[in-house]
Amino acid sequence: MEKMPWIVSSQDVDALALQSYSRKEKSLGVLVSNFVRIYNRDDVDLFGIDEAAAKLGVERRRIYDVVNILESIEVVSRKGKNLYSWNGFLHIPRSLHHLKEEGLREGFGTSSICINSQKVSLDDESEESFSLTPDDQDNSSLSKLDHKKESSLWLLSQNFVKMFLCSHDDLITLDSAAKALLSDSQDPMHMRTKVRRLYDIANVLSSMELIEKTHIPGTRKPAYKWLGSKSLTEKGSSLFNSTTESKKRVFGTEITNFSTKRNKTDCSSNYVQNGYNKHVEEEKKPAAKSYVFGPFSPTGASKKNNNNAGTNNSGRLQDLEALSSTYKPQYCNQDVTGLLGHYTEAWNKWFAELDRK
DNA sequence: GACTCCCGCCACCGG
DNA sequence: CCGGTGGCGGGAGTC
Repeated sequence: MEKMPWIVSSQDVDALALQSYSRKEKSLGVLVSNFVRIYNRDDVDLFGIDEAAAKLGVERRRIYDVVNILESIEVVSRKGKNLYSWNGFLHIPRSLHHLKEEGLREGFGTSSICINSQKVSLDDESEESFSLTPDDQDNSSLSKLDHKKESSLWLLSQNFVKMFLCSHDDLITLDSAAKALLSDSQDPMHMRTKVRRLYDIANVLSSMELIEKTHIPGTRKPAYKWLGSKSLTEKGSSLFNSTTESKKRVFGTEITNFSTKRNKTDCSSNYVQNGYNKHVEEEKKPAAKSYVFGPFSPTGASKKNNNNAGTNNSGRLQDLEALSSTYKPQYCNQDVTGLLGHYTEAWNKWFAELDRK
C-alpha cells in the first residue's frame, strides 16, 4: 500500500536513496545475519520474541520464521512462551550429527534425491529432547496436528538439512527437495508452497553459511551446495579480505522498519516500546550505525547503496553493536575470528567427545 | 516470464 | 475469550 518511494518531493532525493525499497534488505537472510550479530555474544542467553523483533526492527512474525529455522539446528531453543535461549554455534555440530544419523535411519541417504526424484520416506522425526507421545506410532491418519507438524518450518528445515547430510549428491535444487520432502502428492499447489518455504530456509541456512547457492553445472538451474561446518573454518580466510567498506551495509531504513505489532494500522514510527529492556539511550557511536556483514553476508551481501550512512533512527541496536567491539577499523575481522574460533572449538570438542565413546 | 520470497491474514493452540 | 504462534499462499520484486 504505502510503499511507493517515488512519491516524494524533489528534495528528498537524499532520503530517497535510503528508502529505495529493496526487497533483499528485508530478506530472512539479512535478518538472520543481524540476528546473529546481535545475539551471538557471551552475555546473551535468553531472549524474547518481542525484544528480538524490536531490536531487529521487524515484525514478530518474521522472528518466528527465523527462530523456527534456527531451532532446527539448535542455534536457539525454545524455553517457553515468548522465551528462547540463544545457543549460538555451539550446538550446531552436535545437531548436525543427530540430523545425519536420524536422516540415515529414515532413509534420506538413498540415491540421488538431487536432480529429481521422489524418494525419501519421511513421515516424521524423532527429535530427542522432547519426547512426544509414544502412542502415535504409525497411525496413518495424519490428522491436523500431524499435518501441521509435518509442514512446520522446523521439520522442513531439518529434513532439508538431512538431505544434504545423507545424500551423496552435493547439489540439491529446491524443487527436487520439495518433491522429495513432499513424499507424495504432486499437487502443484503444495509444491509451490513447499518451495516457498524452502526458499525461506535456504536463505537462512545460506546466511549461516551452512549451504551456498550455486547452480547445476550445465544449466542455469539454481541449486544449493552443502558447506557444512568445515566451510566456515576454511573459508575463514576469504572473509578476511579487507574491503570492509563493501561489506558494510546500511539498514537505516529497514532496520527500524515500523510497527512491531502485527496490525499494520499504526505505522507510526514510535514503536519505542516495551520489550526492549536495558539501555535504550540513543546512539553515541554514529559509525556503528551500519550493519556489517561479518561472516554472515547474506547471499547478496555486496550492496551498492552504502551511501546513506548515518541518519536518524536505528539507534536501538547500535549500542549493542557498539559494545560488540571497541570499534576498530577491522573489528569485522575480529568478529570473524571470534566466531570461527568459537565454532571450531565447538566442533573439535564435539569430535573429541565422540572419540571418547 | 520465470524465479524469489516478503507480507500479513487468519487458523490454531494453550492458558 | 485472548494473546501467542506460525502455516500458507497472494502477489510484488528480481533476474
